[in-house]
Amino acid sequence: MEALAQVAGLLADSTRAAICGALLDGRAWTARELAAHAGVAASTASEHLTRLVEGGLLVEHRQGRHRYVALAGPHVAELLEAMAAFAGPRVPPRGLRAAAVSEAMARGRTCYDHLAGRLGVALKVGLVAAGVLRTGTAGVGNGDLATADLAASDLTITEPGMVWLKELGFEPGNRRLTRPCLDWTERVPHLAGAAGAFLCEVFLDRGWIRRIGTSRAVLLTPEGEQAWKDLGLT
Amino acid sequence: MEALAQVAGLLADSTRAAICGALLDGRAWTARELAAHAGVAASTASEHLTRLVEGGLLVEHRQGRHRYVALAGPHVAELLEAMAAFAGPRVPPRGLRAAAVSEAMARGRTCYDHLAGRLGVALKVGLVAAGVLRTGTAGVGNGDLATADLAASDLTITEPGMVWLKELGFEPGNRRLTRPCLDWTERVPHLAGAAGAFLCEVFLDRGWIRRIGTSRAVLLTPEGEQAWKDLGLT
DNA sequence: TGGACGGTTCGGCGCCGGCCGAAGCGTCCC
DNA sequence: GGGACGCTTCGGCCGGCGCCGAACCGTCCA
Repeated sequence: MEALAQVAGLLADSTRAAICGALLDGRAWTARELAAHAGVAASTASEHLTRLVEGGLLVEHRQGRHRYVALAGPHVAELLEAMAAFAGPRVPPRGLRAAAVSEAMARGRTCYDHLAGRLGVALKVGLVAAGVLRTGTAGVGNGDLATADLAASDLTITEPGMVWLKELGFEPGNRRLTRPCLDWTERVPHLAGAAGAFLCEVFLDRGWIRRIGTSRAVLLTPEGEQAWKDLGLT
Repeated sequence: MEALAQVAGLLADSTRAAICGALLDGRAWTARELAAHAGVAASTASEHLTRLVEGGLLVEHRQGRHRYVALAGPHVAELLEAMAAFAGPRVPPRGLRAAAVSEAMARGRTCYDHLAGRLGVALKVGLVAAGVLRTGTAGVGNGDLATADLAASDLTITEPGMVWLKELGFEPGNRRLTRPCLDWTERVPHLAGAAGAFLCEVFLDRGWIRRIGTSRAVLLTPEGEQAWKDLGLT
């Protein structure tokens, strides 16, 4: 448990947590960007980054006078998601600008390497309806749909679904295919794992979604809406 | 991310982490027991317990002059497991007595409400072989069995498997049926979730396993070995 | 009605860790 | 070469937190 306390200690500081939260977009940030984002001096951020890298949460990549850092991998993102989900639903932010940003994030965003927000949830629901995914709460349940939906977090890919994915260019690797990721804003699981990352990549590569500015928020483009229909999603 | 830092802060202290680790056996402990286990004064433990309860990690149950505390639920156990698994494999303990305890734990133990250790892994493997469980890394893979096995962490219950479980008395509820839980000692996923908890209960109720002293370590009884065969496991 | 016992509250101590600014180092670009 | 820039190192400050023992409160038992 000593080791657990150590990694928890890395995340126990609000500045370091803010840094990790920013990196959840899956991209590499420079030390200065993160310092500004967290609202601390560059020297302070530098020390935090060193600790996070030494702790194995982040990897760094030095390029000229820049120090880029990123999450060390999907396992770190999963850990952060698990903790954030546990920390529970947050109160909605106040203020016009904050609300606008929050609304864009709630509509659709990237969550490390896959899609989240209402867009992410819609994608999962569409894939289930199209028979690509199957949610695995096989039990008869007790009729309580609200809680049953929350618990319905076993996602598996059907055989036709795998064919569909491979036609899009998907190649299964060692990484776990599907993983439910509890959505912060929607409180509903959406699709993560190798398949989720692949679909997010496809959507970005083909211009079906576009990042809003440099934030994690994304927007479904008109081409994306068309493709959505072409793929047989609702 | 502020909330994440807060819950991380609860686990960032080695004494509190030790307390949570002890409670991972799924039972309720008194404040005094936990103080002794963590090696701190009763007053110190009392304050820690208050903080953990207020933070939602623990629930308490006052009975006479005793204060029993336990993990607030499976979701807390899952969080702890995720963090412990992330923290990585530990060096083997030194010393005869420590090694003996460690060996018993590695052989078989409870992990909150399900079975872990070699026994837990054997159970999972047996269930897969018997067709009750299916591991879902559906891809053709790349032939790398070692890593493929680690990634093969999608566990689903087959239709015949569900019939088999129901014959044992299993009733599906809202809780997620299966969940892979990365084993600390074996570094291989085993069966958690509602089905894992149910099987652990069955094994304990029917005397197929027995706790060693008051620790989390468990032993397969002769009746258990017989039942193991009767159930068609290997 | 005592005494033993589990738990809690409170003061006080000491340390650890986060923060900053200043100074220094390496890189890039004019 | 010189200046701008990104980053790091180093002191020093300060607050917070974990720890303990002593005193206290309730419960249980003889």
